[in-house]
Amino acid sequence: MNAPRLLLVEDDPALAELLEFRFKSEGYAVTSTPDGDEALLLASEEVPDLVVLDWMIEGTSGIEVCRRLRKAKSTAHVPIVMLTARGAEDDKIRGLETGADDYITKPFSPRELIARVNAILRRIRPALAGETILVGDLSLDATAHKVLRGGHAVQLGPTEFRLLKHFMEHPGRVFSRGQLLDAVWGNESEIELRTVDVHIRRLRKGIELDGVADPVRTVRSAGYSLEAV
Amino acid sequence: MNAPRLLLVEDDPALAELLEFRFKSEGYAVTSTPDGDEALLLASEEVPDLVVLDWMIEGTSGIEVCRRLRKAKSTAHVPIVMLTARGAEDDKIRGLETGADDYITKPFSPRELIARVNAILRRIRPALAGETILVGDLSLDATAHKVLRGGHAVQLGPTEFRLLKHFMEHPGRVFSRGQLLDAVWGNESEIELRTVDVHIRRLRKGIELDGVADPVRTVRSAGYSLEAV
DNA sequence: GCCCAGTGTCATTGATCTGTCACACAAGCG
DNA sequence: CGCTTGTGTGACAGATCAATGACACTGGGC
Repeated sequence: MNAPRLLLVEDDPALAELLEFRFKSEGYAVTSTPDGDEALLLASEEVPDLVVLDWMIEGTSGIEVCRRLRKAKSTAHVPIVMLTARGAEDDKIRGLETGADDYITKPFSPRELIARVNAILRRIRPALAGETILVGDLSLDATAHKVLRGGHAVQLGPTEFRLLKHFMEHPGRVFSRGQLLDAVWGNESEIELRTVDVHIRRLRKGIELDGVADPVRTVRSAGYSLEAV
Repeated sequence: MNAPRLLLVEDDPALAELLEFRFKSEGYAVTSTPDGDEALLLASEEVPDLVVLDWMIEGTSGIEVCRRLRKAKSTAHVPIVMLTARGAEDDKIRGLETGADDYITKPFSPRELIARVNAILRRIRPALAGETILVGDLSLDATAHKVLRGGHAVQLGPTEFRLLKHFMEHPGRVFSRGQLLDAVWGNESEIELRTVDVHIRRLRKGIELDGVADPVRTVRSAGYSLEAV
């Protein structure tokens, strides 16, 4: 999964550097600029997933940048978090009404900013915020009911989907056939143990990829597990 | 256009009444309760569009209510704004990490709260703010009650319109027939599950376009989703 | 009244999924 | 090796599920 792209517009070099470092540690791909006009340019070149924008910056003012981002079609839906030294209520409201998604007043703690940015991205791109399970080159989105192997969508039947989901929720762990029946089929299922084998095979077939090893491991006389490659 | 439904959980009667009045003036349909347990009950009965939740309330604590709302499937995606008297950073972050979408510390101005709530709803359900939702080559204007596919106006019946609107508000997400009945028909509808199929077909027929793939995806044994192409 | 669009239900059809089996194959062990 | 035990695989029939067309019923507009 790609790291979320964050555009940071902050003209205080010390603060910019600090935030850039913290966000990079959080797994964001950060582009930083102190200048409003350059920010607009950068945003139009490669649309970021989220913009952190200081109110008082060089070049075009923060609120103007906000307005223009909203106006341009490609960036109209990019979430914006405004930073400001002012605490005046009117400014907050003006910022939010201009289209900012959140607003935070200096001095603030980087942790709070990061928590807010995470919260917004969780809303906007659920895939970025852990509603997608990642194991090796497999990605499973339970909400959208989609599975990717090495970036390509794969097609699974309902049972194979549940089976893979269960494996991905407990990567590396070995499950006996009985445990799998309980977890995937339901506790009262009176199904032949060997049926599990067949669905394991169907799952393997579904997620196979040329030249890449099969992530489903057979543990003789114990069961199966998904390799946390 | 339905008014956005807001659930207010606040145990200070004076503040609750003030906020209820202000939100109603803004066009919200407000349900208010001072009690955490009752809030959970109300939320499960009729899923609100947004929850405003005080941290310190009677019954179950605010953060616990937040966690339970996130846990329950039907309310997992409802935005939550937390109110609190505490200003401690840890609490803020804990709130945001528990799943709150925004966080505001008392004392706050009602205008700021309203601005924040509006900002969140604008992003979550653009249709509520009278904007146009775009998903793939589909465009839906809730105010004008118009739908375009690839730039051409298409004609939909009332139910198909609501169905499409719901899909476009949550692109890519898979909904079971039961969830669709709740969301599109209303919680108390005693309608045959299979009826959903028929309206899905009518919707597909309405938005079909020569040479372009059908954006409505059938997920066997799970439901339907709109492809977020 | 008559027409019409919209709606919910049903039976039918076609596709997909599922559990089981038989047999081939591999691994461990004396 | 030969035997035992456990696993992979292809085939298949029945079960399950979704798409579809038809139909009856409603309520509004004329």
